[in-house]
Amino acid sequence: MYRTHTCGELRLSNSSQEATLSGWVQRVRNLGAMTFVDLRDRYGITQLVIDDESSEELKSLVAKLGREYVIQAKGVVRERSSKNNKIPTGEVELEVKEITILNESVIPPFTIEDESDGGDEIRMKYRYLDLRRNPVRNNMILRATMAHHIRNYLNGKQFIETETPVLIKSTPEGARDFIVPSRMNQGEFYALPQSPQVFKQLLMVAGFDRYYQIVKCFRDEDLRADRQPEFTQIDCEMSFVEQDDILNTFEGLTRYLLKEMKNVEVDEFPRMPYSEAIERYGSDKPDIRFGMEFNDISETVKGNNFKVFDDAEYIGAICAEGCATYTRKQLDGLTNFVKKPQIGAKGLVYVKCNEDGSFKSSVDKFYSQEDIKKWADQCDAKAGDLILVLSGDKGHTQNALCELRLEMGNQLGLRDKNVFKPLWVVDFPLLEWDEDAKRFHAMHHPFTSPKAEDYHLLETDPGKVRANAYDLVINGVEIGGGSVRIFDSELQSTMFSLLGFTKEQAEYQFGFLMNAFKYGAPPHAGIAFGFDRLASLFAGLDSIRDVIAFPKNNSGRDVMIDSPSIIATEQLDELSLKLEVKED
RNA sequence: GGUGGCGUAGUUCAGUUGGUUAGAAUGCCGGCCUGUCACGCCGGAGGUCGCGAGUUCGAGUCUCGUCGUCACCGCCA
Repeated sequence: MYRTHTCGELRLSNSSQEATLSGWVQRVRNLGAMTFVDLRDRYGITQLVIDDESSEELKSLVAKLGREYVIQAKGVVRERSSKNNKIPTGEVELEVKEITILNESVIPPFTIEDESDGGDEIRMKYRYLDLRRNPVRNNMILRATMAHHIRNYLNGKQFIETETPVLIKSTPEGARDFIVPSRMNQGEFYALPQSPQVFKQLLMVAGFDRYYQIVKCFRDEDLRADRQPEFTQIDCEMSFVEQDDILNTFEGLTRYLLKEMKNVEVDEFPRMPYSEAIERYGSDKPDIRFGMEFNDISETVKGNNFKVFDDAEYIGAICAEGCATYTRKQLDGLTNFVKKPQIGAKGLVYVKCNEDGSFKSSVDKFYSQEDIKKWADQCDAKAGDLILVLSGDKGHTQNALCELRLEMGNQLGLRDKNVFKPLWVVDFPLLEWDEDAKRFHAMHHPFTSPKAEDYHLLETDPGKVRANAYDLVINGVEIGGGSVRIFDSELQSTMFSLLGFTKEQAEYQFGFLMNAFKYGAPPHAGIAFGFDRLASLFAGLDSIRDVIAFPKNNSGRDVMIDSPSIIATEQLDELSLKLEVKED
């Protein structure tokens, strides 16, 4: 028997009991005549003592111990003469009679402690060592606990957890597919699923009624802190439901998770049309932990011979409470922020609302105090506030103002990680114009149903058609999204033609689905949550890498196993593949 | 595909206008130490300054390229 107890288990009540522990050597403190060893496992740390009366054999064994050696220690639990109230086992120690070195360890490249000395790069390379550290392991435990609660909730609502294939068919819409060559079908390829979309709809045709799956999805696109090439979705679909049924069910799940995981209770989630989210926050995933909403002051500010504003399609202002005291340096900082190429504003106009009721702006040459008073009134600005104004074409300016608003939220500490403000963004556009391809593509996916009241626009003004599509947004993070599906093969054909598919292409790509719809498809709708994003949000982290046991880096590489890698010529031959690696 | 940050001891970092022998902390090794728990004290080892070119009397420092890594833009139905 390797152990009778874990390293987090022994207490004063175990005093004078014999115990055997196994674990990793965290640290050895040699005081000369006596030596303390901190023994660590997943559950905690227990102090071992080897004192002067111990056998020479034991003492020489202890002298050999190094960090991360795996050992087994047998002895008797006793009360410490000087206690450590920082750890749960701090009142006792194990008086060691016998030690067995189960495995030696070379010196680890960084310290295995809560506050490690190692940087990201080296910890990723030795991820198995990093995972020994409490903060990292706790993130994995949080993830596992979350999965448990999700299953618990959905199982309780009669959802059937169903696995769907990982080797599927490549489709032209959406992200790039990861491709897998087929040996048995030479010259043909599988694709890894970007999501189990069509399968879950087929499960609805199959009458499963309620399906879910916590499932890996794959997208071959460039990565970010919140994007990995393989990621996990909570994927769901329901039959005989309308949009509200989905929203209510998954608002329930989200609320249940917030309660179980964070002990947070939140109000009913607001439901905001997409167009309103853009007008008020310049984003389809607004962070509503704080206000600072947009004010369209275009009509108020035009006509004063200030060319920048007079020529602008849109002039938007936000009001930063209490920031009238911002220094020249801080304002220059904000100007530089919005002028960064990624944000792309030409400049920034500010108005300081002074305590004495006067205004100081960067455009005083063009506007009187009375003019600016109107801006302030429109922005609900009080004395002491700072109004920030961006102008230009509507889309870019809203986007830049959104970034500025978030930056101000950060600077003012308004984005507290312990506050959770979810909302539903609804009524997304059905289609999005693709300037490069000169055609529409589906904003959500090609199976999303248009709103019935917008059907008449399908032929005349497709860009204006709204969809029965919705996103769950928490704290400015897109947690998930879904839609009410098309379940009529006629309407589905119309959609495909709007998206520029010929009948033949549609048949080749999605014939199986349209065929299935001929056999009595029920009305259905679904949603998918980004499991990694939700976990990182609950863990208070900015990167989903921290809630993935073995993540990939920015370039899609696993630096631990060093993948991807080249393969043997024999393997290529077997697949009838020939490489032609592009130069430059 | 693009923009920017970073790359110096095992690790995390400092390194002045470009100027002698590149430092600190921590880790590691050795010695001392009977109540430590970030033990303490004394001593020691440890460097292709990512790589390659260039400028210069002289480059860790400046320039260009390249590789790695991170963040972002494009991209991600």
